[in-house]
Amino acid sequence: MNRQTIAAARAAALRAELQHHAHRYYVLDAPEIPDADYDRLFQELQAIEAAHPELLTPDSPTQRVIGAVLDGLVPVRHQVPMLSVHTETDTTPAGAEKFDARVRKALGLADDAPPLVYHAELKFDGLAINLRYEHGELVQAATRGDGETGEDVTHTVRMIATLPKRLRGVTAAVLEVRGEVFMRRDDFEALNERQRKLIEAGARGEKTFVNPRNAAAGVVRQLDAAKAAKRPLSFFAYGLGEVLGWAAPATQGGVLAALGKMGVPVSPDSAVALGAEGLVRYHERIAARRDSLPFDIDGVVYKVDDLGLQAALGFKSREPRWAVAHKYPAQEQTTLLQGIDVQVGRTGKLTPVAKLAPVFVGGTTVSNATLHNQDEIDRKDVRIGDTVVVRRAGDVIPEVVGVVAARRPADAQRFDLYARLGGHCPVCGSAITREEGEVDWRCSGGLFCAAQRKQAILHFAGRRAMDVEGLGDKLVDQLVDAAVVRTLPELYGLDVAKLSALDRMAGKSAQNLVDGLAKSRQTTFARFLYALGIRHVGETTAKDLARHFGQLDRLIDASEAQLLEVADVGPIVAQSIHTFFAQPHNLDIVRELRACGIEWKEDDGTADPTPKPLLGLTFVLTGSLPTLSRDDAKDRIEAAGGKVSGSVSKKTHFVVAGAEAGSKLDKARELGLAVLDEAALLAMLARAGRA
DNA sequence: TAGCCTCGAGTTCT
DNA sequence: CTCGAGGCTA
Repeated sequence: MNRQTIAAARAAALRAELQHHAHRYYVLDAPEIPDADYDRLFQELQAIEAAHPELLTPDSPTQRVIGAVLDGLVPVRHQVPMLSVHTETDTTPAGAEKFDARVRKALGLADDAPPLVYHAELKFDGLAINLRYEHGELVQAATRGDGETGEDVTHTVRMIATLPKRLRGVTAAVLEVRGEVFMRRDDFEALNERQRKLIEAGARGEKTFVNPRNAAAGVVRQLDAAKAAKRPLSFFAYGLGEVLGWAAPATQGGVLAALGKMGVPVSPDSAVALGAEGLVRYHERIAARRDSLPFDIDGVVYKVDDLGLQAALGFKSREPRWAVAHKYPAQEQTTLLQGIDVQVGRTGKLTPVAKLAPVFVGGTTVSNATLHNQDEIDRKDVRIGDTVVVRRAGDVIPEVVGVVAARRPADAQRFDLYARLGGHCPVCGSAITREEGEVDWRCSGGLFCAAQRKQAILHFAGRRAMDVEGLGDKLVDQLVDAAVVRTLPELYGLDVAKLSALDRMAGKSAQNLVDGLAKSRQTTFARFLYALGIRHVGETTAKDLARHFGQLDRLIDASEAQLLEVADVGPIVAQSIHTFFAQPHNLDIVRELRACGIEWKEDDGTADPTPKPLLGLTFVLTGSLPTLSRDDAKDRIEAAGGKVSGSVSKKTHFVVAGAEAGSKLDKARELGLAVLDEAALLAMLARAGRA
């Protein structure tokens, strides 16, 4: 077969596959593959057609604006066609520079001409809608369809609460507003939750949605307006269609501002950008905030701001020369699940971890993803050999979203954690157990288990615990595997001679560790308590206990009833602490550690109480502060008597926000809380210090 | 007793 | 960051 025949065969296969997926996606709202995969197939076909123009067919998916008209909805012919914007798939800043260069060249601008003014907007992941207002009255809403003809969806779009049925102060004969209907992520989650309950209750014909966009498309095309009313959609305008009897402003920014004044929802995240540099900055700024936005976007859109220049630039085939969509890297990808490993945590918890064929998603290569527990595996019906969808969204940690059912091989293996392990811990061979009503299996080996011992040592040495510098996970692996360290006190028996017997432990790093251990001996009661790793005793509880009892021996001797007197300590935590100190080997470890020279200032009740000016105030930190580290800020607030909490609630008094603050800042604004920057926090601490 | 709030624990990659 | 669960409060 020659190259030409191979290309022809591949192009035909791609067309068939793309048509199938387009039908699933646009008509049935039930895609089988993630968008990124579709895009990849689409681009491959485009590339073949570019290299072999003779293979181009008029019915190729690359030649059409896709969007079939559904039965049951009435077709609407657009007075002004709804065109799509060219997509720049280069996700780097260079994508913005290329667009700027194209525009400048098309306008015949010299290299030293001043930068162009652009309007930069978010590219919402929803569906485009045309709203027709006549004499200020909403008379019709239509989907884009193929760009020439869409579907009449007035009945569902009218249900969008934020959308005005009547424009404020407008009498124009015709004013068509174009924008994107989408669903917020929280609305989407709530909707799917309700759908799941309906399905569980046995409702027929109900289904959950794959993503917010498909949910939005499903709701807009819903024939039953009453049903649509219960499924909250959002809308932001991005432009105009037919206009009769209204003198539109001269710029894109001006048009959107005018629409906003009429009561049409307009995104607050649009901005004027100056030249390629401004576009790049906008792209980066939005990229940093992408995960914390309350809705999905798949990129940003750049438009030449001046409508006169837009007209001068005109169109190239069916796409405007004056606008481009600049995408971000896909947050979802498919990959092969090659196997499932089981990890043992500090508390003995057995966690199944998916071993994935490495895949580039959301900016990094992912090869592991937690599956949490057996319930999760069963719920998602994940099997070894499956092709799975992997996502990095909302946070940094990859997760397996679900299985691509159509690609399951016949020999895909179900995974049962208990059966796979044969009932024994994979590290130490002890029996594994599961408490009544609990989801997690645990290794019963305790500190006999090397995995738990390693984790216990790492926890002990951690920054927030004893803060032993120079002791990382690789070194702990070696120390435990070589049986050099079996218990926590043995750490303090290490010297340069013992360490130099280990691999890659030349004089310098050995000395570092010995120094680190020496330094860690001087600590605080709370740190020591936290370092012991008692179940249910984290950093905060350790501090509460240290403050309440003052001295270790008083804590050791405390009865469960006395422990319950501590704020935030209930029966479960009290029992856990009491049990810990009732075990002779735990008492031995504590005694030996103290014998190694670990010490702290115990509170004998005579010390002067330091002033606590921030007493009773709760702070939440978000983003990165210019000079203080998170820990520094936390320490200083606590030293002044304040509390630092991890999540924003009505009880929060101040949110301290730094660069790239995330969802916590949004939440703070929502609740109308006081937001401080670092300078304001420092000023407050300084005032407090003098008071 | 329900619902809110917080804490603890586990997690990925550079 | 998110989940689950412990503790507190209306």
